[in-house]
Amino acid sequence: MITPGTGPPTMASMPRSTPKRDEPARSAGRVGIKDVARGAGVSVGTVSNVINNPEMVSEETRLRVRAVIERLGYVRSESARQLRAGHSRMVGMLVLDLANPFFAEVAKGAEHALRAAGLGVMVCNSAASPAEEAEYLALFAEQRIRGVLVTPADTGGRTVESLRGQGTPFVLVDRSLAAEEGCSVSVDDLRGGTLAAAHLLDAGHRRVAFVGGRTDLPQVRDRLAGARSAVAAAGFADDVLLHLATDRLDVAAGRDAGARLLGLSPRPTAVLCANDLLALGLLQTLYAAGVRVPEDIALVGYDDIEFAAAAAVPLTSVRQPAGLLGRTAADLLLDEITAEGVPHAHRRIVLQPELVVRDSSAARVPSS
Amino acid sequence: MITPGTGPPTMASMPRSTPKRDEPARSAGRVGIKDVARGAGVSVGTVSNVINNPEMVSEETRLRVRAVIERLGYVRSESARQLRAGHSRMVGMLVLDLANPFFAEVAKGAEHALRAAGLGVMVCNSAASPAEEAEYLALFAEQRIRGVLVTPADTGGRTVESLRGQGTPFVLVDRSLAAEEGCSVSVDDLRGGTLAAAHLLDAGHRRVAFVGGRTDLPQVRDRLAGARSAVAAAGFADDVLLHLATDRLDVAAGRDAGARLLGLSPRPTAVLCANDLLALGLLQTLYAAGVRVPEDIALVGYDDIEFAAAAAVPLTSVRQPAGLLGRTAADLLLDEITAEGVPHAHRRIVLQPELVVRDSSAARVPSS
DNA sequence: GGACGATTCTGAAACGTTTCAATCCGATGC
DNA sequence: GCATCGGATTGAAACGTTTCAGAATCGTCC
Repeated sequence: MITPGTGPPTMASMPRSTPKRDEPARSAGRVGIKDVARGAGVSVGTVSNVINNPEMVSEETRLRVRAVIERLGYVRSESARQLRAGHSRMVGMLVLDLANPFFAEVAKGAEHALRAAGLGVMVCNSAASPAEEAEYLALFAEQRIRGVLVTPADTGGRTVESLRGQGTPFVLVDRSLAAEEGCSVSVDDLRGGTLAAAHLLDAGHRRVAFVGGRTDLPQVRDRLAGARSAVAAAGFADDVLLHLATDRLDVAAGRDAGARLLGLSPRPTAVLCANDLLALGLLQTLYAAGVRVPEDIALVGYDDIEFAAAAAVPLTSVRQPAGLLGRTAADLLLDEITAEGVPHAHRRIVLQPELVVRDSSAARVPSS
Repeated sequence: MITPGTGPPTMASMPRSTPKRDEPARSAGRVGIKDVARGAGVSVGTVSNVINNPEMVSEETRLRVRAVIERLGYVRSESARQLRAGHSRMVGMLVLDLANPFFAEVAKGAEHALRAAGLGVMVCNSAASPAEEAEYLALFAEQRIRGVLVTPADTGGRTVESLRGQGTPFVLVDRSLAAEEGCSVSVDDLRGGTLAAAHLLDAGHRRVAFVGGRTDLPQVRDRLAGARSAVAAAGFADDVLLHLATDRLDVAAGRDAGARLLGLSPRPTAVLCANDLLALGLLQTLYAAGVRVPEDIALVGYDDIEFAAAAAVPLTSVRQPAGLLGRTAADLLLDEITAEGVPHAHRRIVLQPELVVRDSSAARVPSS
C-alpha cells in the first residue's frame, strides 16, 4: 500500500509544462484562497472566515466573497486544512472481509453514524491478514487519521498495542477487550455457539461437525467453545462435536469443507458453521452430491446475512445485530474523539445474538 | 458528510493543554522531520532524502538517520506531502451499492490493481443517489484525489461534466461513454438482456416479466431493451414482455416485486430480473407462497454473484466479469494518470456477459 | 596550483490553509 | 472634543513536507 519510492524515478525528468497563467488559474483545482482574496479585494483571513465563521463577516463582504468563490470554482484543500489542524477529519475502518455481507452491514452502520457527525470514513479490508492489517494501520498513521474502528486480524494484541502507542483513539469491533485497555463492541460468540449447538442437540443430533478455521480468531474460537459447552451442559461426551478446520471463512472454503465432510465416516448428522459463507458453500457441495438438508444433514450458519434466508434451503443461523454493532462502535469512538478535555471512560459493550430457525435444521427424530 | 462548521463551535474555548516538551515529543505522531534532523545532526533536506532518495545519501548518514527515525517513532505526514505535491496519492471509487456483492467484487479488482501501483483507494457508496454522489465528488475534490472510478448514479451526464470541469482523470465503470468524452469499461447489457430473454423464449415462455426499477439507470434500461429485442427477433408481440418497475435494486425490493407479481393475472410464467439481488428477494416471496421454481415460474437473474449458485433454487444468471471490470478500469485510470506528458487516448472497453444456466430456468414444455 | 567534477549536504522557499494579535473605523457616551 | 468600545478586517506566523540552487569537501587532471 502506498509503497514509498514508486513515484520519484518516473517523474525525475519531466518537462513539467507550466500551465498558462493568463486566466486566473483556469484548470480549477489550482485556485487557492489567495486568488479568491485578490478577486474579492479582501485578505485571505477574511475569505477563511467567510467559509468557516460566516457570522464574523459583514453581509456585504460575505456575499461578495461567496460570489468570487463561485465564479472561480474555488475548492478548499483538505490537505492544507489537515496540515494546519494536525489531524484529518477521517476515521479508518478495518474489517476482516468486506466481501462478507456481515461486515458490509457493520461498515454501513458505522459509516452512517460517523458521517452524521461530520467525519469521513475510509473502509479497508485486511483480508484477515495481520500483514495487510499492519500496512493499513501504517497508512492510517501517515494520514493522521482521527480514530480507528478495527476488527483485529492480528491475534496477539499487537494491533491494540500499536494503536495505543500512537495515541490514536480506537474501538474494537466484533472483538471484546478489557475496559481498561480500550473500547470494544462485540457480540457474545460463546452464547451464539451455545445457542446453535443446543438447538441441534435438542433436535436429536449426536454427531455434530463444527466447520470453521483459524481458531486463532477469537470469533471462531468462542463459537466453538460455546458449542462445546452446550455439549457438556447436555451431558454428552466431547466427541459428539467434531472440529473441521478451514483456512479461510468464505464460500469457497465452505465448498471444500463440504467435500471433506462427505468423506467422513461415520458422517455427522449436523453441521454448525462458523459463518454463513461457509454454510452456503457447504450447502452447494451437499446439494450437488445429492445429500438432503436437513433430512440427511442439518445445517446451521452464523451471522444471518441477508442471503441466508434465500439459500437453497433457507438457513438456520445465529443472527448478529450487524448494523447496531457498527453504529455502537462509531458512537463510542465519537465519544472518545469529541470528549477531548473530559477524561473518556472506555467501555466494553457486549451485544446478544439470536437464533433464527429455518428449514435447514428442521427438527428430526434421532436416527443414530 | 464532512459538514463544514461542525467542528468550530465545540472547540472554540478549549484549555488546550500543552503537552510536556521535556522528552522529544513523546506522544508519537507529533514527531516531525525537524526532530529527526536535530536528533541525527543533519538538515531536514537530508532526512527527506533518506526517506525518498536513499541513493543520494552516504551510507553512514543513512543508517544514522534511519536509527533516529526508528527511535523517535517518526511517521511522515501525508497531508504535508500532499500539500507540497498538489495532489493526493489516492483514487476515489464510487459505486451504486457496496452491499451488492457484484460491486464489492468490482471494487476488489480495482483496489488490487491500484494498490499494486502504489495508490490508495477510497471506496464510497452513492446508494444510487445523485445527491450522495455529488457529495462524495465534492469530498474527492477537496481531497485533491488523483483520479476517480465511478459508476454514475446521476443519469444526465452531470457527473462526467463536473469531473471533466475539475480536470480530474476518471474512468466510468459499468457504464459506457463515447471515447471522445472519456474512458469507460462496461459490460454489454444489451447483449446480456438478449441472452437472458432468448433463453426463456427458447424454453417456451410466452409471458415474461422483466423486474427492475429505475429505468433511468442505463444498466437497467439496456437490459430491458436487450430483452425486448430478443422478443422482437423471435417474432413475438411486444406484450410478451411485461415490465415491473422497482425503486431500488436490492433484496427487499425483490421481495416486494414478488408480492406484486403474485397478484398479476394472468401470471407470467417467467421472470427476468435486472440483478441477482432482486431475483433472490423474489425467490423468497415465491418460495414462501408455495410457488414452484422453475415449474410454475422460471427465474433468471443478472450478475451471477456468488450467492446465486447457492440460492433456494440455484439461479440462472447472466455472468458479468466483475473482477476484470474493476481491474480494467483501474488500468485505464493508471494509464491516464501516469502518462502525464504523453497525450492519453481515451478508450471505451466493452466486455461480454455470459449466460449461466442453472435450475431456476430448467427447460419446460410450453403450457400457454 | 588551479580548474573541474562528483559526491554529499544545507538552507530556504513554497504548498494552502487557519488562527490570532493588531489595526482600523465609525458610533457611543460623557 | 475626546476617550472608549465593538465589530470588521488585516497581516503574518505556523503546520510538515519536498525540492532545488548552491556550498563544502575531496580527488583528479592538466
